[in-house]
Amino acid sequence: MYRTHTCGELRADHVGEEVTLAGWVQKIRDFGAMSFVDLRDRYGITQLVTNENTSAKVTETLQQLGREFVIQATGTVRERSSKNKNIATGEIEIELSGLKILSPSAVPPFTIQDDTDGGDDLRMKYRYLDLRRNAVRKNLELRAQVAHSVRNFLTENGFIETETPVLIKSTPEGARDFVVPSRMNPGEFYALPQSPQIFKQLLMVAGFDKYFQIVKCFRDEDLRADRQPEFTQIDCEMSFVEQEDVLNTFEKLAKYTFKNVLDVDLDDFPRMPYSTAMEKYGSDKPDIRFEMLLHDITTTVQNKGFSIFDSAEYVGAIAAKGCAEYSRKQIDELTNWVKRPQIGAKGLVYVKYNEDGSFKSSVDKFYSADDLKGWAEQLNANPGDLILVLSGDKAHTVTALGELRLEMGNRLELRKKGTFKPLWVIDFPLLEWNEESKRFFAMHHPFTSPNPEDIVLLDSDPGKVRANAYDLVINGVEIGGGSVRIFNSELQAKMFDILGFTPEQAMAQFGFLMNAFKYGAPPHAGIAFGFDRLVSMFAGLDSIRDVIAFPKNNAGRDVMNDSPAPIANEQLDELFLQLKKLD
RNA sequence: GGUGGCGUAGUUCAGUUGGUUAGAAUGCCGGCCUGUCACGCCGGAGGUCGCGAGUUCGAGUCUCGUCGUCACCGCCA
Repeated sequence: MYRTHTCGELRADHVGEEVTLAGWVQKIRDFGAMSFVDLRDRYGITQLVTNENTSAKVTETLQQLGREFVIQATGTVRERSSKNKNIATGEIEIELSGLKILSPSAVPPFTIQDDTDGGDDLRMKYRYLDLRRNAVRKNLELRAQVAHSVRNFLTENGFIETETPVLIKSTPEGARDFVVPSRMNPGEFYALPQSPQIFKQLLMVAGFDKYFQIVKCFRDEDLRADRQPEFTQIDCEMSFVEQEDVLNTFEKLAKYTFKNVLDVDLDDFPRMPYSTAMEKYGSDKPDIRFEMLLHDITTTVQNKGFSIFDSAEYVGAIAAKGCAEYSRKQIDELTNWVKRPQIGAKGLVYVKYNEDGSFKSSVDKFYSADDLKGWAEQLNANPGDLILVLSGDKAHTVTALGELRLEMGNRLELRKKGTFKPLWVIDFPLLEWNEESKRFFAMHHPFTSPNPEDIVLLDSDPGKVRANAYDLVINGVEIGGGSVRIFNSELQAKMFDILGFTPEQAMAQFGFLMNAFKYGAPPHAGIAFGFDRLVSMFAGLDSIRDVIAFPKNNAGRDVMNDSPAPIANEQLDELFLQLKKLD
């Protein structure tokens, strides 16, 4: 045994005990005749002390110590003469009788402390050092807690945790696949799963009834703060259920986990149709921590001689509480913000509803005070509020206004961390028209079942068909999503047809699933949660990198081990691969 | 594929209109110090201003390119 206790364990009632600790040197405070060493492990920090009574052997070893040396320290627990209330072990210290260097350390490139002096790049390069810091380690401990809680709940509720293969077949729909060449099958490739979708459906055919898995998924797409090329899903599927059953089950899971991990009680999750989310929030993942709803004022504002509004398909507005005082500079700033290419609005119209009840707007030339009062009434705006108006084609303007709403929410500090407002977004469209390739794509995936009421529209107006699909959204973040699946091979074949697959292509890609459906497929439905996003939300962080032990950077590189990297020609030969020159 | 921010000592940063020898804090090294816990005091070392080109009498500073990194748009069923 290297240690009798951890560095976070000893208290006043251990005084007098002979103990041995092991850990990293956090800090040495040398006073000549006496010295203090802060010894750290993941449980805490304990102070070691030497004085004139300490053996020469110990003091000589102590002279050699530096930050981050790994040492083993033996001594007697003693009450401190001056206590430190800031740390849990602050009542005691260890008077050293033995000291051994287990492993020396080079001077670390940044300090291992809560307020580190290391920048992001450096900390990523030395991630194993960054992980020694409380802040980062706590995120991973939280991650483990959430995983444990999810496993508990699902196992208690009869779900079977089942692993599915990682080397699978590439499918053309959806994200780009990571591919893996097969040495034993020259010229052929596996793909890494974007999700275990088909396998979990096959498990339903197999009668597994309730399945889950906390599983790595892989998508070869460009990254963001909340996207990694490999990420973790809580993947679930159930048989003999309808949408309502799935929503209820996983609402319980979410409530259980929030209660268990954060001691937060969540209210029942509201349900919101996709169409409402788009019209009222300008987003399919609305942040309902604050109101500031979008209002369609197209008919109100048209035919008053303002050609920009008159020619627009849609004119929408939000009312920002208490912002009528905004200066010219602040309004200009907002105007520039919405005109950035990322938002893409042409301009911004404002109406100040002043405290005295008067109006000042950028369109006073076209609209009377009565007109503007009408707008304010429609938006339920009060004196002191600032009305912001965007116009243009409906699809773009609604989302731009939704972005503006979030920006104003940020400025007014309405998006408080630690407040959690979940909701289910339901009734997604089944299909999405793609202009480029002139065909429909599945909005969720090709196995999503249409809403039975809309099946008649499949031939006449496929774009109008709603899906039995649902997303769990919390604080404007898409945390999970799923659908009721098609379990009838005829309907599945029809879906492939609408998606532009020939029966031969469908058979080649998904034949094993369609075949499986011939042998008694139960009605089934499922859902998958973005585990990294869920944990980062629990931690109050915006980036999922902080809850992943060894994440990749913006370009999908691991800067610690410098991967991806070229491979030797021998390896390429073995795989029958030849590299193409870059242009 | 695109837009923008950042890149100066080991680290975090400052650096004025383009002008003498590029600074601070912290870390590191040496010395002193018996109650510190952000210990204190004295001294020291440490720089390809990311890289390349251009403008200029003169570039850390301006321009272009490039590399790295971050955020976002496209993309991500």
